[in-house]
Amino acid sequence: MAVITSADGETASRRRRNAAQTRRDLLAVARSRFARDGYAATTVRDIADQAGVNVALISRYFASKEGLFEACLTGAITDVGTNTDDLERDDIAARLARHLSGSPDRVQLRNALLLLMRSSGDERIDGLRHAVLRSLSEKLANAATGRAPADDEVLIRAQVVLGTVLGVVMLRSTGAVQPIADAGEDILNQVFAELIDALLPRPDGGSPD
Amino acid sequence: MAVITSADGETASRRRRNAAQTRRDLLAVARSRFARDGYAATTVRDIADQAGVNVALISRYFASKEGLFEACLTGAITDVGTNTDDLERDDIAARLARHLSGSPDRVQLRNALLLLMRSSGDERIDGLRHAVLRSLSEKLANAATGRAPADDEVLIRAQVVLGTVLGVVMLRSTGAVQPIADAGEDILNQVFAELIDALLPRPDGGSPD
Amino acid sequence: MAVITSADGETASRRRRNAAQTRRDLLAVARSRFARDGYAATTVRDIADQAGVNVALISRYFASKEGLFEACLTGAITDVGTNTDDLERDDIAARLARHLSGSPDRVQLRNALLLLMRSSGDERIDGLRHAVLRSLSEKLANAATGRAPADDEVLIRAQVVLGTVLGVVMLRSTGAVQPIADAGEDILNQVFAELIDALLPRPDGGSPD
Amino acid sequence: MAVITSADGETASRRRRNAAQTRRDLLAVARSRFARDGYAATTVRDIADQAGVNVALISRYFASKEGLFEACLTGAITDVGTNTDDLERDDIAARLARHLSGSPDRVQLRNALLLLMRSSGDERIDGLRHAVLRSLSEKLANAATGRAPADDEVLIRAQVVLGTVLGVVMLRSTGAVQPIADAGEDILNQVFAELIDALLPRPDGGSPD
DNA sequence: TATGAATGAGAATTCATTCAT
DNA sequence: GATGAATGAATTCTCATTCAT
Repeated sequence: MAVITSADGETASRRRRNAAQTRRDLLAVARSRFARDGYAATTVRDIADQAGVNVALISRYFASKEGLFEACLTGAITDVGTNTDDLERDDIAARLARHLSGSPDRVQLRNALLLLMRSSGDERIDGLRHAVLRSLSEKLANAATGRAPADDEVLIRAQVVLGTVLGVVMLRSTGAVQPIADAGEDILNQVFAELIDALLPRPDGGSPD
Repeated sequence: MAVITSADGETASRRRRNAAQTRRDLLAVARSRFARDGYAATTVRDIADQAGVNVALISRYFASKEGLFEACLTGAITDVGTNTDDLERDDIAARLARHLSGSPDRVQLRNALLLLMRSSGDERIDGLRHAVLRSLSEKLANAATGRAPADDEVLIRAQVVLGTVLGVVMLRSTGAVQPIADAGEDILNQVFAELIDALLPRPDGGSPD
Repeated sequence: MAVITSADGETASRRRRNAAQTRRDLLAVARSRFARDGYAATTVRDIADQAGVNVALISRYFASKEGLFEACLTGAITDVGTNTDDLERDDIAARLARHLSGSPDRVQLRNALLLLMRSSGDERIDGLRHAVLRSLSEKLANAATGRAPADDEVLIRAQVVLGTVLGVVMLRSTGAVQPIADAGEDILNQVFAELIDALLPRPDGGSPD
Repeated sequence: MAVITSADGETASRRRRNAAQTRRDLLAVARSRFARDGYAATTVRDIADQAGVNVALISRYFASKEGLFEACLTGAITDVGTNTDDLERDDIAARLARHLSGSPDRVQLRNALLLLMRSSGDERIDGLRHAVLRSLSEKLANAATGRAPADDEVLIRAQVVLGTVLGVVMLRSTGAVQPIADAGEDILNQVFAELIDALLPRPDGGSPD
C-alpha cells in the first residue's frame, strides 16, 4: 500500500522507466493511428501524447517517424502472418468473418490490414507492403486450392478475394458505411463463404460450383 | 514569354489567361494527386507546379486546399454518378471490368473511386464521401435485383461487392500487386460476373445460382 | 429614363469611365480605411472593392499602396490646413467641438486627424506627417497668442492641446470609449474652452486666468 | 555553442534553455514592437529575431500572434493598473510627467499606453482595450474628485485628460514632434497640473477656479 | 531513461503588383 | 480606361527532429 515517493515530491512510480514497455506502448498507439488516419495525417506528437510519453522517445526508439511506421508495418506483417499460417479452405470465411467483425480484441488485426493499404511515401517500405499483400494472396490461393502451385488466374482470383477483404475493412472502419459497418459475424461469414466458393477453385480442381 | 513544353506532350504555356481552363487543370491534377497520395501527403504547391500555374491560384479558385479537395470529390461523385445511372444487372461486371482495366482515358473514374476512400479530415466532406459510398451500393443492389427495395442483407451484399471493387482498384493502383495489377479486362469481367452471380440475388428473387 | 444597354447585354452606363472620378472614389475610401484600420491592416483589395473599382487601378493612379497613402495624407493635410487658416483664439474651442462631434459631413476632417497618427513605415512620409503636426501646433499657438512668435514653452503647451484633440478623436473613433464617444458638441466645446483657457497664454501675454 | 553578444549589452546566447526567460524576452520585445509599429505591421519573425529565439517558440508559448498580442495587452493592463492604484489628486500630474518623460526604465509604461491604442482586429481583445481605457478614466475621475461616484460630465472630463495623456505619448513616441518630444519632466508636470486643475472638479465639489 | 527547450524546414495562405486583353 | 488573370514574395503556423539536462 505504500506509495514510493521521493523527498522532493516526485513519485518514482509515476514515470515508468521501462524502455521495452515504452516502445510497445508507442508501437501500439502508432499502429492504430497510422491505420486510421494514414501516415501523413498522423503526427508523432499525437502518438507520443496518446501513449503518454515524450515525443523525443520516438526518435530514440525508432530513429524517425518513418522508422516507427516501418516497425508498425513489420508488426502488422507478423500478426497477419501468424493468423494465416494454418489456413484451411473450409476455415477461411469463418476466420475472416471473426476477425473483421470481432470486437476490440481483434482490432489489431483489422489495423494490420488497414496498415497494408497505407503508404509513407518511402519506396522501400512500399515494396514491403506490396510483397506482403502478394504473399497473403498466395497463402489464400494455396489454402483454398490445397496448396497446389497457383497459376496466374488462381492468384488473380485470390487477389480479388483479398481485395474484398480490404475493401470491406475499409468500408467498415471509422464507423463509415451502413449497414455493412455494423454487420454481424454471421452474415459476413455467410457472404465470405459464398464468395470463396464462387471465386476460388476447390482443392480437387473442380469448378467452384 | 517562354513556352514550356514537356516531352510527354503536356504543354504548359506561361501566362495562359484562361480562368476556366486553369481551374480545370488544377482540378485534374489535384484529383490524381489526392487519389494517389491522399490528402495530407499532397501539397498544394505540388499540384500547382504540376498544373504549371502559380500556387496562389488554388486559393483564388478553390479558396483553400480543403476547398480544392471538396471540388475534386464533387467531380468524382458526378463521374461515378453518370457512370452508374443506367446500370443493368447483366451489364455490371462488364462495365466494372472495362473501367478498372481501361487505359489512361478511364483513369479518371478509377481516381474517383480512390478518392472516395481518401479523407481530408473535414467531417462535412467525410459525410459526403460516406453518403456517396452508401448510395453507390444502393444503386448496385437495385440494378442487380431489378430495383426492388433492398433489405439490409441485400445491401450488405452489395456493399461487399462494392468493397471488392474498391479493394481491387487499390491493389491495382500505383502498379502495386501482381498479377492482378496487370490483369486484363477479360479475366476481370469473368471474375466480377461470378462474384455478382454468387452474391447478389437475381431480379426474380431466386437464389444466385 | 432610357437605360443605355449595348447589344450584348453589357450596360454601358454601369462602368463609369471617368478617371478623375475613379481616382477620387479610391481616395475617399482609402482615407477612411487607412484612418480607421491603419496602413498595414488595410488591403488595397478592400479599398478597391469598397470603391467599386478594379484593384489594378490603384497601381495605375497612385503607383502603389504607399503612393495611395501619401495621396490620402496630402489630402488630409490640405483639409486640415484650410480648416485652420483663419483660426482665432475665441473660435478654437467651438471649431474643435464642431468638427469632432460633427456628424457624417465632418467625418473627413476627423479621418484627417486620425491619418496624422498612422504610419506606413516609409520614413519620408512619416517626416511629412510630423511636419504637419508641428505646423498645426504652431498655428494653434499663434492663433491663441495672437500670432506672436511662440517660444518653446508656448509651443509645448499648444502641442499638449493638440495631443488632447488627437487623443479625444481616438477615444471617440470606432465607437470606443463611453461616455466621451457620444458626448455632444456643447460639452466638448465647454471643456475645450476651459482647456485652452487654462493652457494657452492670452494674446496680451497675461496669465490664462 | 556560439554565444552571440551584441555591442549594446544585449546578450543572446544560442540555446538558452530557460522557458520562462524566453517567454519573458519574447513578451518584452513584442510589447515594444506592437506599441511602436502596431499589430499588423509587426511580424512574428521580427519579434523572434530581435528576441534572439526561434519563431516557432511564439506559437509554443503564446499559441499565435494574436495570443502574443493579448499577452502583451494583459501585461500592459497590469502595469497600468499597478501604477494607478494609489492615485491621489495632487499626485496625478507629477506621476504622469514622471512616467511620460522618464527614460528607458519607464519605457514599459509608455508602451503600455501606446498598446492601449493598438488594435489586432480581434473583437474580444478590442473589448478588453476599451474596457481598460474606460476603467482608467474612472480611476482618474475618482482620484481627482476624491472617489465620489462620477456622473457623466466628470467622466467625460476625465476622458479628455486621458486623451491628452494618450495624445502626448503619441506625439512624443518615435522621437516625433518637437519640442514636446524632448520636453522635460518639469514642464510636463506644470502643464498637466494646470490641465487637471482646469478640467477636473476638486474633491469638495468646488469649481476648479 | 526521460524530458522539455529549441530549431529549421516546409506547409498553406495572403497580398501588392504586373500583365494581357 | 478598365478588367481579371497571374505572379512572387512574404507571413503565420506546424511538425519532425535535435540538444542539453
